[in-house]
Amino acid sequence: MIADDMIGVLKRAELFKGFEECEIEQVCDFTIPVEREYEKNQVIIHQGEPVTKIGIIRSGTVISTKYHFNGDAQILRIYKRGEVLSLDTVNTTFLTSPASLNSQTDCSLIFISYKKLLEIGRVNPALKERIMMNSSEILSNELVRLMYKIDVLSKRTLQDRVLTYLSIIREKKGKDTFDISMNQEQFAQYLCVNRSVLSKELNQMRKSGLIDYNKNRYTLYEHTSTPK
Amino acid sequence: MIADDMIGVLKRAELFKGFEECEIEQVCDFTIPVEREYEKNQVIIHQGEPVTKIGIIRSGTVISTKYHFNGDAQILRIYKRGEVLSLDTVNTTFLTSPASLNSQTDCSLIFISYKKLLEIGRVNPALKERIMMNSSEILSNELVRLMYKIDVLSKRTLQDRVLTYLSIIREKKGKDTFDISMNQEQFAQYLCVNRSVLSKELNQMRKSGLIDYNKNRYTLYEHTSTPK
DNA sequence: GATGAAGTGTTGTATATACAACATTTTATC
DNA sequence: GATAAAATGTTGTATATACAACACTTCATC
Repeated sequence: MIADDMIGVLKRAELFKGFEECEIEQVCDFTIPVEREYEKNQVIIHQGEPVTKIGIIRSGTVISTKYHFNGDAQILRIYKRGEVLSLDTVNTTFLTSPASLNSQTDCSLIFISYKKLLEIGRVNPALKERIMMNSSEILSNELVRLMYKIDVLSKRTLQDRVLTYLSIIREKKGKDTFDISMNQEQFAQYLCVNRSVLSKELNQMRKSGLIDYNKNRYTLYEHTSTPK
Repeated sequence: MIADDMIGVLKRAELFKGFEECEIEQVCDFTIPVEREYEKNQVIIHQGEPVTKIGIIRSGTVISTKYHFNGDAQILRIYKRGEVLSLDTVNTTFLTSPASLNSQTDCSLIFISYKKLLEIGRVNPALKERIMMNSSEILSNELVRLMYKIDVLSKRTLQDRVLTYLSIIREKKGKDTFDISMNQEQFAQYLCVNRSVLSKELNQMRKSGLIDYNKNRYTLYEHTSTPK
């Protein structure tokens, strides 16, 4: 028994882009997705945990964090509604999550066995093909995202890291003022620097007129990100 | 007219993993791959250049470098025989190469139009499906690779970066002594640090017995990389 | 609106890295 | 095996970051 509303949610998910309702229904009937609710700040998947299901975000946001043996933590990215969790993991040969997934807000997730999902090819090969195409696109975009992150981390000064990151987000949002959905501590983790140093640097950059910010809202003045 | 030898090369390529010779032939007949030779240190694809074909390495090695507007360069990875170039790029919506690809040695590449390759589904849907599956696996492994790189770059001290990198390679190679196929200058670029600082650090690490090295061959003593 | 908790700003010291400039070693080529 | 070119090692100075410790501000909750 699949809730009607689940069909609607999945229809809007990137993995099922271009799917008709009846096709989503077919997928649901075949894979029997499971829904699960999480409160804020709960662990959804532990780093290193074996993963067999993909997760689709129905509501809320999920934060992906990688912990290091020295105790440091590093924020990889923040997933939003409609996005797919663990798609990279289930495609690798290791099948263990390289990072922890935590609920950043209360959230509701839909889990689907990836193995089962692919078996839909037996019933309807065309559906499987389209899922694979969407999947490739998602993975490729994920690759681009990671390359952006590497772009940020490859900068040798903190100011360069901040400017690179902000200009990437500005480009994505299409506005000079935007919300980065991280507080300063998380921002520091994302940039892989000490929090207090980031605080100082941000203030300096504000004083010198490069940026402005208030809580999680930033404004970037001028500065072009992309090379070439 | 497809050279027999090309079939053999493609059969061993990761994108066509599990394909029979006759299936490769079918792919070749349909897509008409083009072969091209490069001398050492030639540009294969410029950063920012639109890309429509994937490349498969028949022989030689290709180095992927990202150039920044400030003049810095960063080595992303080194591709070897049988690996696929630009698979990530052709799957994104931008279709422009995020990095430059240069021949590190004399090399020979086989180019295939990605659009054409996918159209093989019209003729033989099963082939397309298997290509898509292999493609997803390659992209996912690429994601893991980039995460490793982020792991390295997220370290705050150079020694940690070096140890993290070396232990990843050691794990991959399964030996304590291995060739990293980069000289010191390239290694510094990969780690995103100043070359002379790397030289000093490597010497120090050798003196303190953490590592040993000679040219591009490194030995890593002890040290575990993975957390958890 | 008091209270505590979370987030942000500030300071100081120790350490690490960038960068430039040059010395030395290794490698390739004739 | 002489020569130039490439790669690696070394030094010194300026600057940036890490880390700890604490002050201040904002926010949520009662």
